[in-house]
Amino acid sequence: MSERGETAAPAAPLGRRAATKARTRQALLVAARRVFAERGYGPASVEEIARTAGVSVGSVYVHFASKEALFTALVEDQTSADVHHKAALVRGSARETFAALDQLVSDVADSREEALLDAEVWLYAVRHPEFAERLAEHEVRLARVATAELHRAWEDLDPAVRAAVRDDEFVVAAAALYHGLIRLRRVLGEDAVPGDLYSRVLRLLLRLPEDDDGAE
Amino acid sequence: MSERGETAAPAAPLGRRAATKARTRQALLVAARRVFAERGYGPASVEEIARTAGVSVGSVYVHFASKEALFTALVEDQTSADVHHKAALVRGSARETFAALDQLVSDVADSREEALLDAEVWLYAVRHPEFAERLAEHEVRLARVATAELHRAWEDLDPAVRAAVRDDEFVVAAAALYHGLIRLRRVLGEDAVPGDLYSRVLRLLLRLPEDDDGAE
DNA sequence: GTCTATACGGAGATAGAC
DNA sequence: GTCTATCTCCGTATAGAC
Repeated sequence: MSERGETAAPAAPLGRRAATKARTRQALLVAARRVFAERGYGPASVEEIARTAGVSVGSVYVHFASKEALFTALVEDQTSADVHHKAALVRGSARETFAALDQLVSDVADSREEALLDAEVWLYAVRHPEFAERLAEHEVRLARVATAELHRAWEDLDPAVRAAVRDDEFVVAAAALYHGLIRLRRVLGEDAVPGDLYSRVLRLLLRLPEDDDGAE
Repeated sequence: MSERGETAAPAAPLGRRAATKARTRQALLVAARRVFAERGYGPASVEEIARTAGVSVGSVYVHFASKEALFTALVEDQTSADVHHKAALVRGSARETFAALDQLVSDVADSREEALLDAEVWLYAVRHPEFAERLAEHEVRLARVATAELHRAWEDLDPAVRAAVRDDEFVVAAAALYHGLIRLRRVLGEDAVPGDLYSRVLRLLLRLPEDDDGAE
């Protein structure tokens, strides 16, 4: 997570200096997120990131060895936060989970920054195999959480479902649908890709009854 | 399709000059495809495209007004070919269609160039609204073909399916799944995203029987 | 129409003052 | 640690010869 080990140390007595440094680093990560998303990894300039963060170019290179290191550090931050965030979504009841997933699709698709950065990260991964492994690990981690959660209800599902796909395959399909809906919603708009389509398709796939909302 | 109207004229008497020009143009489009996919739109250099096509930088600007014009011309070519190609896939029997779709997912995902360019086009569209409209039109055209094809069997489907999603919504979901599976297959590999997963999930969604392959 | 040479701007990264 | 100034390279696009 940290460029050097020391940054991770919280420490009360270290005080002001370290705090300022940490704040600059954080500001750079936030700015980098904005600029990398908006311009793309290649065209994004370190100068614009520095300007957005309110620091000089020189400062950037004190915190990060290169533009590339800044990008990977940013992704590292994102992914670790992401896994916690998404894991929390599926912990509730089925109804809550589906509602949360619908919300997630809409939120990500409707946020330029999220949607763009997501695609940039994928492209970077495909072009940098060593980085791709880390992204794959992240996807696998997410899939494991989802599979474990799904497994709680797996035995109660319609046998026809279990005959057609394994639980881990279902999770892959659900993840694919998630990414694809976000992609299409950005191009086609919210009318063509309504906010509840994800849950409706998932329910249809799992052969679960519709959610009447009136009940509970 | 053409930079100027004249390029479109086939004409026998025009002969050699026009043919050479057309060949150069075509070579540039092929090279552009390779380079834009591999480097990304921003970092791709006109010099590398020219070198790959075996011509000089100056020649590029005779055929295309700018790097941007080259990119959009390329996409225009791709998309018009794409709609014909995909429309042909769904014209056969259900079994043939599903097999063709599985093949398509595998082919696109396993081709760096296809998968990368696809993502680049999407990113370019999100960053250039006027271009996004054209991409949206393309997606809509594809969706219309698919919806028309689906409609032939729609009335025979399980009522539970028709109650959960409209036909056009199903097409959107199928398209989303298509894009998502390609994306995940490139990161997770063919073991995690098997080549027949697409058809199996589509069949499960439509509540169609599995394909026994032995029958006919 | 194709080439070579070049104008012009902008990028990543570093040096050295404070 | 942060800044300003700069080195150095590479990009798009154009000019002008053939």
